[in-house]
Amino acid sequence: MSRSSARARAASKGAETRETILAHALGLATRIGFEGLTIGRLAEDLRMSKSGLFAHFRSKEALQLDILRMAGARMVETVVKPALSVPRGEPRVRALFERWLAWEQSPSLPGGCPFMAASFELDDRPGPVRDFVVQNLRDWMDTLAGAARIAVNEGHFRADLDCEQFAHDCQGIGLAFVHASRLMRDPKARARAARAFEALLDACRAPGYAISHPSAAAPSGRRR
Amino acid sequence: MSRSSARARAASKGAETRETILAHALGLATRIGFEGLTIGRLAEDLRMSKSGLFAHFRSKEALQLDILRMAGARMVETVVKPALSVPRGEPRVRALFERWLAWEQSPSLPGGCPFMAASFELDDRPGPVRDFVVQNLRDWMDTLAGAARIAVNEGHFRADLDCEQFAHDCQGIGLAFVHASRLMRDPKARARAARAFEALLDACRAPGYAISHPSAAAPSGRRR
DNA sequence: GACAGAACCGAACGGTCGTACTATTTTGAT
DNA sequence: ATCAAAATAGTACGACCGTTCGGTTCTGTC
Repeated sequence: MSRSSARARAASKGAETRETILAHALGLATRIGFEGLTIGRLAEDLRMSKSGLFAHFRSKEALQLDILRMAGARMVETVVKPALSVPRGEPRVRALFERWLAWEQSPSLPGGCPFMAASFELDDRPGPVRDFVVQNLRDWMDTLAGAARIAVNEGHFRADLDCEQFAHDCQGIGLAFVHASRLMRDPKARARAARAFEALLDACRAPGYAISHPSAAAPSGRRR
Repeated sequence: MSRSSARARAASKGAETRETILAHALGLATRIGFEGLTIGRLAEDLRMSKSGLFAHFRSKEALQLDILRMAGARMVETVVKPALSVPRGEPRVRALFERWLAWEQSPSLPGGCPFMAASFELDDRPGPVRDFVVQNLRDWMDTLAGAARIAVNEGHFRADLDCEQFAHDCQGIGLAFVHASRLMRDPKARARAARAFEALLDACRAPGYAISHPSAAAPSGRRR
């Protein structure tokens, strides 16, 4: 009885600050990196003591894993799940891509998609953190490939399309977008990503399938 | 006279070990990152004292900049310059891409292209190191765009091609390659990059220009 | 309102970092 | 062989890191 009521009401203080910590840590980690993230800094930001904060996680690695777990859950919630309510086929593929772009630019992620940041930071550092990132990215690529597969079955995409290659190419567009916008600070980054994605779709589309989506900002001829 | 002869012979010990340090530091930095790179570790690897090594550079930031300067020079030497002796137009564009792939996988760069690694590590840390990386990558993109421009003038590529978009898309393919090979350890990473690049070229080629390059490992139909 | 357990704090630990200083050795022109 | 300059070593510093531990404060149940 006592246990259940304690569990029923929202997380009983402890897990509540835990959430607060993780939310702030997520934003911080995307900016200064997962290794660069420091418990002292985190505690200072949240006006807690280092030891008090540390007690919630028993190690820094556990903290990093928890941050990534939260990030993964949020990504599913804000990118994948909403896209599933969009009509099957090309529209859903398009929704996945566009929602990922929005996720990457979300204000709650000042450093962008945590998995993008982590993938280059951890690619040479084995361990459970790296493993988790890999698993999550694999899931994401599988989601993309699966959506493409559906688009094939719906007749939107070519029957001989290599769906995993499609997912790979999407990832490349996403990486190039992060590169252009965050490092190069290119104001055209978003337009570049959109153009690249449209070109990719053009190359994937089945011959008979005409486009009917309402986006198309500039139907005028190609730039330059 | 004394000065000139000292300058004439190969770097007089001091600058010699400096080169040794930088060469090792470059390999190390690509693996463990530019922030993760530590002077103590570097000195230990080279069996020097921390202070003796440190004296060559007056700060860690100067060391990082020197490493990147060396990397930039090497990249020009092994990627850009050789490609300039390849016939203008599509062949040269192709040479640039293929030589970049080889550079990224070079044994002397166990962590891959330093600029790729640095770009995600430093994208949120302002300062001269970041500036240098940005400048170098901008030069690289300009090189790619310039080669594409030439290909347009040679009639290999479409006249209305957006050459900067082409450079952007190339960068995306490169980033996806690093992502797939280093993080995901995908054995098909290289094939994926090659396929993506061929698809990009197909989309850029002028209508009248037929392909005559001798690569084409598998002219059989598309996979899957 | 007493009481157990959870949450939090403060101080300290061993360790590593970049850097500064002062010796000592090594180099290379004379 | 001499000797100034250059290269390297030794030692120490202050700062910060993740982590531990014992004590204090807060929460929630009976």
